[in-house]
Amino acid sequence: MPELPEVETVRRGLAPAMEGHRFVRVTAHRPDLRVPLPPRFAARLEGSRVLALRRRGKYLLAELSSGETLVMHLGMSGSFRVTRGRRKRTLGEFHHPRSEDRAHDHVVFLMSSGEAITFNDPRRFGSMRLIPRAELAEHPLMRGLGPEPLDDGFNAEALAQACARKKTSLKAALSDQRIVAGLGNIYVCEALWRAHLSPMRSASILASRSGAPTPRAHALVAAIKEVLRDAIKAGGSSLRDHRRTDGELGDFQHAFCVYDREGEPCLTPGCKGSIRRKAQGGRSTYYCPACQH
DNA sequence: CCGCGGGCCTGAGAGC
DNA sequence: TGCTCTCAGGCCCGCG
Repeated sequence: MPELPEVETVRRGLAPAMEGHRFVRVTAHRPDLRVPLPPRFAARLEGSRVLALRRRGKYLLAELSSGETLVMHLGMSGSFRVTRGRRKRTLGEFHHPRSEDRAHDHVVFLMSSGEAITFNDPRRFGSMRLIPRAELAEHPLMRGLGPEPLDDGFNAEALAQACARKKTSLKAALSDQRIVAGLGNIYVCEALWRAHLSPMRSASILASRSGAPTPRAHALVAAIKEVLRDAIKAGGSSLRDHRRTDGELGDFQHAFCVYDREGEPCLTPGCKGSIRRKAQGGRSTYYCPACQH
C-alpha cells in the first residue's frame, strides 16, 4: 500500500492499541517476509512495553522498553488490523483486502490493551526488524533517509540544495528516499501536477546557479506538503490494498488529479490538456503535457 | 555517480 | 467461464 499518508494513517490507528501497552503474546505464522523475521522474534517482544509509535518516511517505529525498536515496513501490500480481544471471528466478518482470506495474516500481536493487532501482507514485501535504539540513527535503513516532508527542515532551500546539479529527472529525484523521505509514485505525480512541473524535467531546475532555490522549488515544496496533508486528512489512498486499522478504506483516491487518470481531462482550471501516462524508471508517471513544464 | 532492468511475491483486471 | 498476459503504491542489487 503505502506511501507516507497511508503509513501515517496506519500509525494513528495503531497508536492507541500499542502505546503504553505490553506485548502479551506474539505469533509469527510466516517468518519469511521479504526480510525474514529476526531470530527469537516473539520472545524478544513479549513482555516489553511500547513507549512510543513513530513514523520515519514509510517506516513505522515502535520504541520498546526492552531497548530495541521494532521497525516495520508495509511493502506494497501490507496492512494492519486492530481487533478487540480474542473473540472468534467469522469468515468475512472483516472486509479484508482479500475478503475472507486470512492466509496472509503473517504476524499477530496480542497486546495488554486487550486488542489484537494482525499484520496481513499478500505479497510479503513488508518487513519487521528489531534494532537496538542506540544503533537506530546510524542504521543503514535510517541513516540515508532525507528530511521528513512535513517538517520545517524540508523547505525550498533544502530541496534545492539536494537537487542542485543533479542530472536526474524531477520524478526520480522526488522518488528517491535520500532526497525526501516518504513519497512514492502516487504522491510524486500528484505533487508535480499541483506545482505545474514536468516529471521529465531535470531536478537541477530547482536550484539557481548559486544553489539558491528557484520559484519552482518553492512551488514544489508547497505542493508536496499540501498533497500529503490533504491525503492524511482523507485517511490515505486505497487502490487495492490500503486499509485503515479498523478496516475502512481511505478516501484520497477520489481526489487524484493525475494518478490513474490516463486520457481524462486535466483538472487545472482553463487547461485543455488530457492526462498522459509514460513509463519512467520502470513505473508509470501520470502528468498533463499541456500545463506541466 | 547515474539510470535501467530484474528480482522478490501474489492478486486483479484486461483481452481473447 | 477460463486461460494468459500485464500491471501494481517499495526496495535492493548488479550491470553498463
